[in-house]
Amino acid sequence: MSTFERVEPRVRFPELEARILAFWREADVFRRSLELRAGAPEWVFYEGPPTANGKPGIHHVEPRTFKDVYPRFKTMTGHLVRRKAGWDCHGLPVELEIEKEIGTSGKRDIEAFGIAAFNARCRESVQRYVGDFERLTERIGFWIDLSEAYWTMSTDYIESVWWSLKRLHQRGLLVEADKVTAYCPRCGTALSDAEVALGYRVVEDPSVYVRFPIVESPDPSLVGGSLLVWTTTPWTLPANTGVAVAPDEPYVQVRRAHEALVLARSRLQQTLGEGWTIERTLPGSAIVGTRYEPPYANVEGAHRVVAADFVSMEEGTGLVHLAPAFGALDLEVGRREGWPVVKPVGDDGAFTEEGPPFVRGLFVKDADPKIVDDLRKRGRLVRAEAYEHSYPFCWRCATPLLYYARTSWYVLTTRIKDRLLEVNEEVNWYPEHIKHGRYGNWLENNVDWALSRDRYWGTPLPIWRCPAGHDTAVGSLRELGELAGRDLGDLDPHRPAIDEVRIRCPFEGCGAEASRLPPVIDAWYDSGAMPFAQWGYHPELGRGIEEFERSFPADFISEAIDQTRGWFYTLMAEGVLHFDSTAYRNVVCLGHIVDRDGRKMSKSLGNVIDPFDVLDRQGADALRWFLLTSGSPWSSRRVSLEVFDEIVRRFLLTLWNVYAFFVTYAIADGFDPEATPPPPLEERPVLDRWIWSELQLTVAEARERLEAYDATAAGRRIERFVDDLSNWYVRRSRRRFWNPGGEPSPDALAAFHTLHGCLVTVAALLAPFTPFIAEELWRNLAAGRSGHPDSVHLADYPEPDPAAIDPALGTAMAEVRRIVELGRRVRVETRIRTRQPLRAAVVDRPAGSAGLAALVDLIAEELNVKAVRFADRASIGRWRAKPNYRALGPRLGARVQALARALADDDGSIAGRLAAGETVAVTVGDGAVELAPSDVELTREVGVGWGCGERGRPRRGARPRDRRDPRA
RNA sequence: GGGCCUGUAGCUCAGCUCGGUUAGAGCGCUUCCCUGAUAAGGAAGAGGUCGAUGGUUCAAGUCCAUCCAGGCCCA
Repeated sequence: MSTFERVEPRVRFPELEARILAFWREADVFRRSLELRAGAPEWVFYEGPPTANGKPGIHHVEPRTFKDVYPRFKTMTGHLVRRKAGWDCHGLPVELEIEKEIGTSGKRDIEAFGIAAFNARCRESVQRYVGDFERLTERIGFWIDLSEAYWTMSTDYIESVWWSLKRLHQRGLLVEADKVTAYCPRCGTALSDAEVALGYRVVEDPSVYVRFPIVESPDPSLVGGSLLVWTTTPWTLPANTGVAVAPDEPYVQVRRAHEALVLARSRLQQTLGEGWTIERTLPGSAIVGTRYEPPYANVEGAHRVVAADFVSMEEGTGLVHLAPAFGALDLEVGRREGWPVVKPVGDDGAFTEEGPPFVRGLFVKDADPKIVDDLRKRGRLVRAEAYEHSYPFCWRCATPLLYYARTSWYVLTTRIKDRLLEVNEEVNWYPEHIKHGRYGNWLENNVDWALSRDRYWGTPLPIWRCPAGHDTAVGSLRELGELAGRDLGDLDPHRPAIDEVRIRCPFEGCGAEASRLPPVIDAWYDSGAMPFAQWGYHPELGRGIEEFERSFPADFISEAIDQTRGWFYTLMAEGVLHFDSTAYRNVVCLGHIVDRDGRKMSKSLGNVIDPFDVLDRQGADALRWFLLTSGSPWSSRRVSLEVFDEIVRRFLLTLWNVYAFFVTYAIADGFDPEATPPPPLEERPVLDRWIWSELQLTVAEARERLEAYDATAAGRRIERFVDDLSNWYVRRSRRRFWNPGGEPSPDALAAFHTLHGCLVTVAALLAPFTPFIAEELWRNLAAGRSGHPDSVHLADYPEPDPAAIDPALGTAMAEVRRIVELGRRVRVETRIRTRQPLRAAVVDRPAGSAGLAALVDLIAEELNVKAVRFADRASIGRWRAKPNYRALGPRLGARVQALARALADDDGSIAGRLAAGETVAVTVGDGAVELAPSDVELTREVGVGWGCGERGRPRRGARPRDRRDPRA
């Protein structure tokens, strides 16, 4: 009966991981890891809900790995870390997926299909994709409670969101306003700024210069001429109500033949070119008040020139066409001037009856050429050309967006901007520059949050309006039932059921029938509400209060960098709006995973790596280890399937080999860690004390780096330890494990205990990073022994033993390894194989320095020499000195270069005296410099008759070898 | 157009906070060694205008400025 299970030297990690997953399931380890910490201080983690739309890609594994490593670490250091999964269910992406499925295009089609049927499909789609995400989550070993996940489409969640919206409405922070927003005529909805930003493309649009004939002016000499107006959206000309000028810029009236035009002086050359005479120059303010004949007659009382501060002198003519329906600035000016909003375009983006007859029914962009033709025919066109610029398109359906005055609901986040900035100061960002860089800038430029969406699959805006215009915000189904006079407890709060609920307007003395306003809300609001809504938090219903208060704000969140404008913002905004607090204290902000050419992974490029390909081939540990330790987590990282092979070979197999080596010989020698007590550390051989000291340093650094949210540095330190363990400790100790048959000797016992202890500690160190292989090692080496729990994930994270740290030994061993490396090189260079024993190796170091004496056996064994001698310095070669720039630079300034030349010319006499510890005066230029030994770095040149390896700064130590009598 | 990040060997990346004169690692490639961890291990070699230019400095991969390229975010 063996103490340890035999270990297959050939390991298939995906199969191993399947076994571990089964163990975790059967032994219920995740739940027990929480129970173990019941009553411990909580460390709060929030899961940013993935949008359950589309299959998960490898870029979903990255945040999920970081969301796993820190909670696991914190659990192992004695915290209770509850982990509630979540799914983002609503939103346009889900709708578009269904539109594709059922072959609809646009809102009319959806309504014909039926909102009830459409939303049912959306719900099914979400559930289907959540299944894929759950499978991935489990497979990568991301421990999170999937059974208790919050779904943003659940009734409790929606009611919680309603509660928050009702409060905003009561506080006057949720308002309806006419604003110009980017609007997709195909999807039939306004887009958020973030969505708009997704779809900029460089396109060619017409650039037209149009005459606006002047009919009346404060300066009568202008009458008879025309304003020269520039636009790249001819289709907006039918909505023109005014022209803006820069009041302080000089404008000119120019003439050629019978034509007189007015434009900015600085734009003349580029727009009209040669052949025009300047008749007069006047400031923009002198043109203000001028009336003109609009390109298309529409309303009375407008069509004037006004002053504005946004008129550019970089392009155009300095005379800006204003169409309040189609531009934010235009609308602002129009309001100020009292102009009506001319809106000749319908929600579908086509001209209505209010447009000129020849474009009615045409999509606006298709109307451009017709309008240009019409202007030309009517003699209004001065010039038309193609103009290349970037223009936003719908990020989902590629329809050109229109800027469009529409009624929308807004959360007045500009009112809390200062508080957001304050609260941001309390947050630790990793990397730090995001705080005042990308994220801070975003907060500085805060605009009100356009919350409503004229769509179907989303949290319905809970506002009911009666014919008298009274708006009532409703906070729950119970409240809605009371207002409607019937029990609505079982109602699905989604459209269309909710649309059918009519209430009696509760306004004083009104009582008219009120119906819900049609919009749903931005899905980003849903996810930003998760700190409270995940618990169905609802003070009025007495629900989720304790859970929320216990877990707000979060200690830790982590997502990719694109969330600065997404979840990082909505989470914080809602934290401040509802609770006047940040929603999180530490954020790990990750870079993107890109393909081998540095391109973003996207379905359309076909460069997406399916995470299951990696998981089936190299396994979850390899994938996780790559994400955690390779490159910098905050910069984008290139991946290909091959990079994971390297992880397996370089790290996982190295560790596995050590593990398999240990188990093989432990079984062969009958080693049982419990049967024989470990020898006291001070009685173990120096190599054991060295690796044990390194282990303590590794433990200390891993803990420190993980506390600082730097899993990358922690992981790299562990990897270096494993390399030391494999390629130096085991390499040098191998023979100590060979005791076939007999009882292990005391030396073998020390080796077995040391290696066993290292492997058990490494398993615990690695548990948060590579939970599968860590568990495998633990299960075989530690579980059930010495009171260890049956899973590494129920263990405490290792603590360093400061008493075992021996810095001098570490330095000496590093020196020994360098000496050995040099010795091996000498053997190669002199072509004397290592299997050929030699009489001596001579090391050019003072004997006994840095504790080397204790380690000479290692050198001798490794190099296969009978003795290691330390050199009689004078006997070998001569000394050379180089300036120690760090010391001499500040003292000598430019003369340091002359000194360097002097030392280069030295025949060894100066350097020799310095090496002997003397202070030497060296002539440099016109003066002398006193050099102390510490002012130079000394190296050796070695004479003939020696095989020699040399290592330069900062550690001298030329290492010559005697080759005069090679045969021993 | 603006903000932030990135640019170091064929590939993936350290080093840049705090400047020090021969810029490192792993992988890949070539040659060789080892053969009781062997789908391992060791040594050597080739391979770099540290994105470009200018500046500060005795000294710049590192600091400053400008520019170029890529990414993300915002217009």
